[in-house]
Amino acid sequence: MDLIDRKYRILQAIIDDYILTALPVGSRTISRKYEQKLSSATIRNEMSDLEELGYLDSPHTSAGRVPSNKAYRLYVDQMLRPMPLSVEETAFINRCFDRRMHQVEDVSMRIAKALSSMTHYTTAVMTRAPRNEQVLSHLQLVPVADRRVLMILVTKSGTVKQSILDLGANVAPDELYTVSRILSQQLEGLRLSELAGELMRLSGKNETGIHAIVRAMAEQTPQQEQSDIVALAVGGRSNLLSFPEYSDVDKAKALLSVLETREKVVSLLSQHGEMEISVRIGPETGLEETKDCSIVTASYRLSDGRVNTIGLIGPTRMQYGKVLSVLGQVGKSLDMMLEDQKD
Amino acid sequence: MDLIDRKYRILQAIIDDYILTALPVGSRTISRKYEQKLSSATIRNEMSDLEELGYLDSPHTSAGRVPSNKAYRLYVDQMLRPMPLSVEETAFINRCFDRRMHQVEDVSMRIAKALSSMTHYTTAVMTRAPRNEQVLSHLQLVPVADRRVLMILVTKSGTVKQSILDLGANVAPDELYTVSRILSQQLEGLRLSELAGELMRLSGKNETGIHAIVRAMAEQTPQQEQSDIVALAVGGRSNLLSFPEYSDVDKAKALLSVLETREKVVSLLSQHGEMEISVRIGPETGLEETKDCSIVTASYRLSDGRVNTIGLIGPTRMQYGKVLSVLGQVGKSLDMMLEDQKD
DNA sequence: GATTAGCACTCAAAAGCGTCGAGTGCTAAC
DNA sequence: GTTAGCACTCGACGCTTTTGAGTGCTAATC
Repeated sequence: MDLIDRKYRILQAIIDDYILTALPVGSRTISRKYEQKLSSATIRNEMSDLEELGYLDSPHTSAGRVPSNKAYRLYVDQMLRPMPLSVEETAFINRCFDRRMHQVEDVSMRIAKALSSMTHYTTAVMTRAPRNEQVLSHLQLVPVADRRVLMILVTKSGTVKQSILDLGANVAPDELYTVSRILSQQLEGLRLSELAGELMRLSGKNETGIHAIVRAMAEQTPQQEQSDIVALAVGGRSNLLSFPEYSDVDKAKALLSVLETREKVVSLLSQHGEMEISVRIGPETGLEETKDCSIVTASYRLSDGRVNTIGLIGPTRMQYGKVLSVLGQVGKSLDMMLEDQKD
Repeated sequence: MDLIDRKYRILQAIIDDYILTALPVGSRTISRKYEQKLSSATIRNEMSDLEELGYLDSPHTSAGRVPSNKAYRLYVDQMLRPMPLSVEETAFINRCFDRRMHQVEDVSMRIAKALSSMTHYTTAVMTRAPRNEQVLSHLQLVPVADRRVLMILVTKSGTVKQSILDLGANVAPDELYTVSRILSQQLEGLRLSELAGELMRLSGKNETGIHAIVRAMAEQTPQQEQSDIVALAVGGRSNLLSFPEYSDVDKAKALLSVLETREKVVSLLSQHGEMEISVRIGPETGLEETKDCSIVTASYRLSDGRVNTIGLIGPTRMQYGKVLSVLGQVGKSLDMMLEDQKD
């Protein structure tokens, strides 16, 4: 399994070159560009061995050779040189994760766009709140417009769900507050899935006053167990089309379709140990449609207990060095932000 | 300008056929499939006339002919036969706009996905609140987690903005309510853009108690005029790649890039008279990148004053009949929903 | 006078074909 | 163990030919 030094170097050179050019690489190329002391014939012999060992494939007899998934695996696990980011890149990442992170709106989307514009890969960002913490912490009714009220449910983990209620009549803000406070105390600690039933029970059959409010709330409360996924965004889809491996429209379409299917994106981002960066190559991605792709995911625990998973997807011929550096920096940047908040 | 009946029919046949097949249509095709009484030679003469009148283009001497933008314009304005939807389709649309519409979450996304799966075009959905109504109506602080508080700003038009504040210390819910009420009264009617300054002024230099809260609020309040766009979602991007006009990856990429640029999507959806369905063909779309596309947009005023704009985008060779029927049904469906709410 | 049949002409796309060159594998010499 | 040399493979490229759908024009027909 352990390759002697020269084979190892040659394999690395082949992978590097292929990642760069997407063209099958031949013995002559390696001899000229990477191992000038060796003739192409020697390289040829080594390559032949590497093919036998399962690290290289040949598309056909007289094209060059192409790294196998096994080769990428080795490359990622052992050959990767850390590729330092430029000052601008580091600064750019830091800027993404500054205080604006506080704006609840569409942080995911902004991160996704930023990372895909940096790496030229497609990025998916998912924020999830641990399912067992989907328990009500606080409830609030806020007047929005004529007769209408915004119901806000805050869970222990800090997730916020909102719905608009139509009360059928105007209710004074002060009364809304009273109702909010009473119900908040009464319902705190319940799982969101139990909420609707409990509200229904409280409202009884009485159709007037506070009962009407409670009934309206019950109707708009999610019945089933809510998904623990709070936000999901994909950015930089069009980047895919720049890769020669997707010059075939059908392949591009298949992959784009995956990225439009919520469950599939979630599944791609999910198989992943927490707090770590994981690289999955080809079939390891777990979906038939992405068997020629690699996915690098990174998970970060946020201060409020939610977990953010960022995934970069591209052809197996991926610039792993760059991608890992970027995600590493994202981690550092987030840590810094969390530190700041402790003051 | 008014074409005699036969020319008119022939033109219609050509457009119908081209929309269906995407292939330049020749005289023989028309003679066989649509006007069996006439020989191909006669059709040829008519087509020659139509070309001179600017309704047809010939890609080159011996391909068939292709409708011009002028022809599509005529088609949309005068030739369109209403294409009734199937019962399933109608039901499907109605289901999209039922009570779930109340859930604030990602209605736009759901509509976008539903419509693009129905029509096989790409769909963009935008919800906007009139800018001049971006005025504070109500403000509320809600405890979320340790030391953290969710600040909710509700505008007169019913838009909700939220940010997380870090207060640096725990504050009792009751106190939060008191602060909310006082500030609500004091700040009501201010434009959102003026809010940060006013809060800053109120907090003064005092760093303790209520002042600390107000200061934290000032820091997280949007400084600039907020965009009036509340939500924007795009669905069904991969549908584009099914059209032969995008079998060229570069063209597909260009269009996909447009759909990833927020401002461009907004601009595509914006040039539009309210409460109506508008069809824009080719250059009428207003962007260089979409000069070979058509966009059908429809705007609906929601009960809370917000305006929802739905746009379907595809090649100029678009199934206008189907698309218009679908959007028409969406309008009816929404109206029904609004009626319901009056009860 | 409108319609049609017939024919010459056009042109893109497909098919066929030789050439080129990057690549391999093998063998024999160093 | 390394390399030079050589025969062989095969896709890519460029060229020509063929094919066929389509046009435009003219002369005959209704």
